[in-house]
Amino acid sequence: MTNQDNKKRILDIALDLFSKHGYDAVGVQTLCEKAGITKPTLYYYFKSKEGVLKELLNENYAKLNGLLELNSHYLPHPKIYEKDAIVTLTNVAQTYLKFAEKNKNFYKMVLNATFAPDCGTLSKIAVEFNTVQYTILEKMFKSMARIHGNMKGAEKRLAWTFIGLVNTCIALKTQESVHEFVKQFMHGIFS
Amino acid sequence: MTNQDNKKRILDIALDLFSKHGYDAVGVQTLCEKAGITKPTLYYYFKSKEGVLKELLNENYAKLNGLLELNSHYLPHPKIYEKDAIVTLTNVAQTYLKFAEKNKNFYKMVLNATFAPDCGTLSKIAVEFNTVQYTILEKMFKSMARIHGNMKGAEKRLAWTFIGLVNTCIALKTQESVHEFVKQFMHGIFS
DNA sequence: GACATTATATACCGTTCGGTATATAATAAT
DNA sequence: ATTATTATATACCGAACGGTATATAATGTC
Repeated sequence: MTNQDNKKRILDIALDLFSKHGYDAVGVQTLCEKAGITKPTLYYYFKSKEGVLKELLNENYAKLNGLLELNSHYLPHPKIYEKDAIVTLTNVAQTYLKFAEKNKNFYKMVLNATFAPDCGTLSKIAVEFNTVQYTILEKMFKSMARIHGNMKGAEKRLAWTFIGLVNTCIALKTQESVHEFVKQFMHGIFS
Repeated sequence: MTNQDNKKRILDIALDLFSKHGYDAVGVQTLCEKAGITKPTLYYYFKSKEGVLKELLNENYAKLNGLLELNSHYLPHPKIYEKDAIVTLTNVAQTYLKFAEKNKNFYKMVLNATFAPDCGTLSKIAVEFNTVQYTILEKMFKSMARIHGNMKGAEKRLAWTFIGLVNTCIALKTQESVHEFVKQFMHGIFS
């Protein structure tokens, strides 16, 4: 038989509802009705409501963190010192923005999860995925600090403020280009 | 009789539980047990569970936004051009940090609310309060842009990225001083 | 002391919660 | 054709949900 259509639909609807109303606010019953199935069907594919959330996050975070891993490699270019960093940073920022654009509902959940209550279900599952992201970015800034000595020691702050900036950029949905944000990040508010 | 002790206690416990587990994840029953009262007592002081949340947010956001209103006045000082802005910004950043330190649980809710699902209860109540904050900061940057012309047109971006930076600073709880963050905001990552 | 008001508890409401025991279709393998 | 496996539904579980009808203390007012 191998009809995975229903499983796929459950995940799709769950992403939509969880991102709009929050994980706790969505009941299994509602989820099933919107997906056009009954509860036993859901519990056939997932072992619990939390299982649905876990698979949802696993699937999508894998995509995002995979893209980041690919696009965060810093290549030092001593001849254009102070200009090689902005290339990498813009690249990473654009990776985020494109992904967020293509996966709006999921990225809403990412942002939500980042600032969710510590003891909440969402937070507990998402923490490790978000940690991976910070690790990737910190690694990138550590590479940069080897060339740009004035960054040394500030890698953690840079990773955090950079992702903060990117998320602000995503939340704002402004007309301004990513480049304006990255420029501000690199050269300050008088740039 | 006028015993407002229980009302106060309900609000205190609610802040603690909501910030730790999330509004939806906390039942009225649990809330009452932890507060050492029964449900009718809660419903004597508040008309609903949502009413508790509303009063909680009203009370605390009023404090925060009041402090911001007081501490965000930019005084141009042409003689030390490019140095008067950092004073105001550091002042605002420190206002946030002190408040967040003194009201840890509430500020957790602020951060949570900022990125909460649009259709969620928390988001719907908190939006207007957060809008007030952005308005205050935007006004501040507009004052600055009158003196520092290169800021003109970027006020909105500046307000958002600044509050983003402050929240990152709060979330990080780093050893580094606020000043490092504000310096980075002003002069970029090579500063 | 009588009476209204304030503040609290017992016991309960219907509804929804996450989850399941059981039955039955539909397909795949033999 | 028979049997195992996959995929679905009906009907139900006890517990928790948000909220309330009703009774009763405690206090302030006259």
